[in-house]
Amino acid sequence: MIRVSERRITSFRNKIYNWYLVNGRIFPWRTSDADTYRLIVTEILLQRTRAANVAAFYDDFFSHYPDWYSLTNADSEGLESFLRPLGIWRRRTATLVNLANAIMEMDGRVPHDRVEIEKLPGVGQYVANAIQLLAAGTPAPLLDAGMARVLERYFGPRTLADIRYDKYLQDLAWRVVSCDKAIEVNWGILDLSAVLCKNREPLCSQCPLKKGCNYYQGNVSERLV
DNA sequence: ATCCTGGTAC
DNA sequence: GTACCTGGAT
Repeated sequence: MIRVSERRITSFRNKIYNWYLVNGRIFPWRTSDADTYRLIVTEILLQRTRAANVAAFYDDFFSHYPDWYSLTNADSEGLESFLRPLGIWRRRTATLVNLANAIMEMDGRVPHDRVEIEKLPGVGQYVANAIQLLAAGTPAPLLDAGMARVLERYFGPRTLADIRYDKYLQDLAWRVVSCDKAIEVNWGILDLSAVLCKNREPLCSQCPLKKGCNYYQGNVSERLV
């Protein structure tokens, strides 16, 4: 397993944070007035889905389905047709209704305990981390494919195929975001992954992290050979 | 470790 | 037609 020094983590985090302050994307769910309901539902809408597509959809969705109760009462076909433009609409409909039922059975309160949160239907490691970060305000990584790509390019590749079980990547992500600007650092990494550190044709020349980046340095040396 | 699920960008 | 997008369930 690759060892990463604390100095390198701090340098990476600071560059991400400074880049985010200027270049961070604006999304409706990043405003502070979003309640826990919107926060959790938004994370489910974002699964395997581009953020820009969810943004175009956001206001309309929450005006039709403003709270957990409205989802438990929702007409299933109506909800499905509503979610169809986003993709994965059958699965997402079932997940939202099951989750709403589970939370309404708990008097509409989302559990406080991390283990209990992850037992909720449709809530896995990623959404549980999002709740911990955005609802509870405790640092946790939004470690999706995008963050994994940024971390791996900068620090070095993981060994396991599945992000969620790769200890190196998990440890790295937790170390990077464990600071008093955890939300901004998380969003900064996700934004960088979508805007510059794209899967295909990354825009390394514009990247504030290229100086310390394994991927960029590797490409530079290849060109020189 | 593998399956599922669908719109979108390329 | 392929790979990707703020993964969860088994």
